[in-house]
Amino acid sequence: MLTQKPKGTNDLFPPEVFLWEEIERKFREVCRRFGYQEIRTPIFEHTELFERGVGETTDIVEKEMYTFLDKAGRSITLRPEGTAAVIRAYVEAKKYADPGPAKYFYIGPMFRYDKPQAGRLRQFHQLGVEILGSDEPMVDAEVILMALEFYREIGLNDVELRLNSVGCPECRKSLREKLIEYFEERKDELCDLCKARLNRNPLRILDCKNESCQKIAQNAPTPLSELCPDCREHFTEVRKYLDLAQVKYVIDPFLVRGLDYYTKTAFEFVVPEIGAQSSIGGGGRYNGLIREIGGPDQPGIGFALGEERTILALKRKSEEIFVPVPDLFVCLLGEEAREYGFPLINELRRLNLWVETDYQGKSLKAQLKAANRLKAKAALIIGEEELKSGRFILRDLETGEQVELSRDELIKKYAKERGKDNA
RNA sequence: GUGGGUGUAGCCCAACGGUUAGGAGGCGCAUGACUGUGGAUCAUGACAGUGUGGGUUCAAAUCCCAUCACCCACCCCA
Repeated sequence: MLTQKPKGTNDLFPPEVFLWEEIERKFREVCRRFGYQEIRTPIFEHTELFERGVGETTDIVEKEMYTFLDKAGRSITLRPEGTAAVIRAYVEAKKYADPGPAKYFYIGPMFRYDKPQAGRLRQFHQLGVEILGSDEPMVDAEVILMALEFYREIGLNDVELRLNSVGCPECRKSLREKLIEYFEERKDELCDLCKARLNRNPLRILDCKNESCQKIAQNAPTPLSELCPDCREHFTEVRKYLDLAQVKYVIDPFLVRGLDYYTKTAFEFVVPEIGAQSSIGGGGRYNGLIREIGGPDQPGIGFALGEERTILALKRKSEEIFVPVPDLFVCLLGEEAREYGFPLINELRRLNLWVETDYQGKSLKAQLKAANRLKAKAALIIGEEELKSGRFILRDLETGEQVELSRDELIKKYAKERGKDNA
């Protein structure tokens, strides 16, 4: 137990972690271009926030939350998703009073007590954005476009976009009635789970994987078929903007997202070849949520992308990860050389070089071997002879060529190279 | 929550009831051939007692049970 990580969690080592850094860097970059700024909220919140924000009847709230009492007896929950907390922060700080809309992004761990499998962990990571205060269809399209731009940026060009509209409370009310009516007539053919869902959340029957249920659902009324004029208009506009940007998508009338708060636009990004958990990201509009959480009646929309799943999708194509290498390995031979080299190494590092050295007093051969293992670009040799003459050997480890130079020449050489890099 | 599979050196993988409580490989690691010059080659060496706990047996990585973890699927979702 002592040396075993909790179920469903992961340790991340190099070089794997370089891939994560790269993905997060690119995500930040795309966010910058679209004008989204980072928000950091706590990793835990009061349990009620998620109960309210995510929805009492969702699987997340019903069985997947990491909830505990703190020492003062408050019920605390590790965040299972990002949106509720962002909105809580937005409302708490009264940011809704600022000229809008507000555009935030976040990166971080989420927690759900679920049974782990391919692409599903108890602690997983999401890259998300939220834009609060606009109901413009252009915003919906832009948010979707932004996610696709990110995927494109990291080299995922074959992500499928699935699109749907789940309507507003008004069209949902009439949909709900029609659904219940429709399924009630065919209740016998539904699976047990769906029988239970019938009155509580008939919408979810639509994307039940059970064969019999799917067959019945084929002809059931869908959110799409029951949209009110306003929602229908909104959806048409969203599609118009996506078409204008030449975004390809598949309309999926059965796409119902798991969180209760979605209204109108709902979407998902899918890569089938990564296992059963093929949805690598998703999002949608949540026009009632800000008010639900105690803020003004403002609309919002956002998405969350699964970082682990994105990486799975990426690895389908290539396993290779870019590994950074040291600029220089300094071989130190003997105590005198170490005393001379220690400050020199620091000086080189100030030039923004990655400089490695040997800490154990190994033989030159062993030090060069270490340098080679790290794939260092060059090795600098400092030994008795060099200290005497003041000329050090700089060996290019790729070509095997080596030159002798003084300390000043060495510093100048690297200062110049760095200068070129920055230009 | 339900179901299936897996668990042997740092990593990958053999052995699937028995000759010395055991072993051949590959990668990696260390040392040397090359007494201050890496990557190739060769030699030598180190590192596990088979996830954990029980049981069956004269004898168990090998069979049985339990437990833990991982993988995969259902459910659901990122």
